[in-house]
Amino acid sequence: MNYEALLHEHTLKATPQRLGILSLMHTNGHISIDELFEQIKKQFHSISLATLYKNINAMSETALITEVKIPNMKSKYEIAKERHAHLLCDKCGEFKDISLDIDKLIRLTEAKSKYKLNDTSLIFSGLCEKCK
Amino acid sequence: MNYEALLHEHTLKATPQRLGILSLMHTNGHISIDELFEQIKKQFHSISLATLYKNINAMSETALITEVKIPNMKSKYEIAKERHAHLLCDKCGEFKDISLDIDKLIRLTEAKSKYKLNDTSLIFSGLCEKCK
DNA sequence: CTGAGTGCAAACGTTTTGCACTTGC
DNA sequence: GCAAGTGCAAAACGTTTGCACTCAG
Repeated sequence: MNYEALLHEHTLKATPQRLGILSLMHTNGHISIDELFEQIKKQFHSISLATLYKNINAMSETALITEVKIPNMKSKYEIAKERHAHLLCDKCGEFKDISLDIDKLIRLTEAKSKYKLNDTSLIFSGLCEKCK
Repeated sequence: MNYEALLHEHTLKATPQRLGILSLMHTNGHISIDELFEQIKKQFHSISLATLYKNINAMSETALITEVKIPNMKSKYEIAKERHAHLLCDKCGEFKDISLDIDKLIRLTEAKSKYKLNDTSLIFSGLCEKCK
C-alpha cells in the first residue's frame, strides 16, 4: 500500500513518522495509542507522544484513520476502510474485522426507526474459536 | 422502579446520592458524567465529583449500569437492561434505544465467524425523523 | 523558501486516591 | 458498631498547547 499517496490525498505531508504510524497500523490491524507509541519508538527513538497525538488527530480529522471505541477497553485505531463490524474475544483479546451485510441491517433499522442512517459502530464480543 | 432493592441486589448500599443518580439516569435515559453532575448538584448541593465517579464505577463494576461508548462523543451511562441497539442523530444529538433482533444477528455472526458470542455494542448514526 | 510537522516542556481537563468524617444496615 | 460511603484536597493520568527548530514539497 502506498501510504505516501494516501497521506497526500488527505492533504497531509508524508513524514517518516506518519509513514511509520500507518505501517504499524496496517500490520497490527488495530492498535491503541500505547501500543503504537511502544512500537514506533523502536523506529524513531526520539519521537514524542505529542507528535503521535497530533498525527492521530490530523489523520482522524481527515478521515484517513478511524477510532474504534470498544466497551471496557482503550480505543484502537485502524486505517479507514469500507463498512465492517468487529469481533472481540473477551479471553485472549483478539480483535478483528468481520464483514456483515451492514447495508441490509441499516435498511432494516431505517424501516423500523424512521431515521436516515449513514453509519454504524458494531462490535460483537464473546470467545474466539480457540478460547471457547 | 425500586432503586433501593436494585442497589441491594448488587451488594451496594442505598444512599440518597445513589438513588438520585439512578433516578436521573432513568428519567434521562442516557446521561453523561457532566450532565449528571450538573443535575445532581441541584438535589445534593455539596455532592462531590469524586463521589459521583466512585458511584459510577461501583455501579458499573456490579453491572447495575452500563457505559455506552459513542463514536466522537463522550460516554453516556444507562441502567442495565436487556440487549438493545442505539440510534444517534448527528444533527440534534438525540440518542435513543431501539430494539432489534440481536439474537438473530448474533446467531448469524457466530455462523460466519466461529466465535461464541454473548454481547454486542451496536450504534447506528444518521438523521432522526425531524432532522432528515 | 515557506508552511507544515516535530519534539520538548508546560498546561489542561478528567479521573482517581488518601484521609477524616458520616451513615446505612 | 462497623464496614461502606461521602466530601475535600491532592495526586495521577491522558491529552493538548506554545514555541523554537526542522523538513517536505
